[in-house]
Amino acid sequence: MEKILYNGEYFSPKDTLECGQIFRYKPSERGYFVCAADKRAEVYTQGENTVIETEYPNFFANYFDLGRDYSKIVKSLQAFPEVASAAVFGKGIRILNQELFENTVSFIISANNNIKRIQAIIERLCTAAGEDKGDYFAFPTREAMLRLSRDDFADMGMGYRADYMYSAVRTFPDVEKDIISANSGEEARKYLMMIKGVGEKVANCISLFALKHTRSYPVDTWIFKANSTPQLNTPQKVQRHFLERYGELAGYAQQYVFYAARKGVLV
DNA sequence: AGCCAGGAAGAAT
DNA sequence: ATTCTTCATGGC
Repeated sequence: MEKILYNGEYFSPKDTLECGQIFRYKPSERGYFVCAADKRAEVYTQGENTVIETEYPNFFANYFDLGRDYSKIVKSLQAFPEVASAAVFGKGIRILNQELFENTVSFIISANNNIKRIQAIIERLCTAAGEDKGDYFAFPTREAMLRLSRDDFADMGMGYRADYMYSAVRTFPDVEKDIISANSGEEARKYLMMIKGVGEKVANCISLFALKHTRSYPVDTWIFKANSTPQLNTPQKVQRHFLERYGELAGYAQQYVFYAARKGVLV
């Protein structure tokens, strides 16, 4: 088991894992266990350092986006009064580099759902179809999920999303190349939304979390409540307005606002 | 009992 | 291109 040490205040395991971008984590004695793809790490705070313990240091260094300077991002967002305090509050967030298929499946489940139940459904999915790694289960491959029926998905608690999932697993390869090779978030979203169960909001999540198009701004109920005004009275108007306003910083801004709103530290 | 949760699909307009 | 309705499930 190897250890990665990351120094400074711009990486908090709590902020990074509890800001809603990832569902496969659980508390450990020292911090958290995080599962991604078929790998696992333990992450915890030790003095001024954040420690990542894992058999896969290269994978998780990239996964936790360690090469990026988040102090610059938080500083740049101070120019926008409406997110300034949220960015400081969530300065320990790092936007994870998630795998495309896993992230797509996870956020199809997330639609019109609550985080606790999303986590439980994904856990049941991994247990049912993921490779048994001893201490945990890998996220299922697409091939493994092809062997599951609509009823299997429904039995995991997916509800009406079971039909979306059954279709999504089958059509995913038809658009995968176009999604990956798209050179803008907007273009990627166009192809993502050809997958059943992926609409505007989920496509924005995937383009941000799995494709690193930071010119994304997912508008869910929390963001809409925080951002809507008499002028910005639909999710689409909110999205357009803040994409234009924040540009390449939009995805980061959205995560700070979402996290602050959910933690109850916004007006 | 009714409303909400990181919304989307399908139909109607 | 917008607006309306319906869709499982569980917590509160």
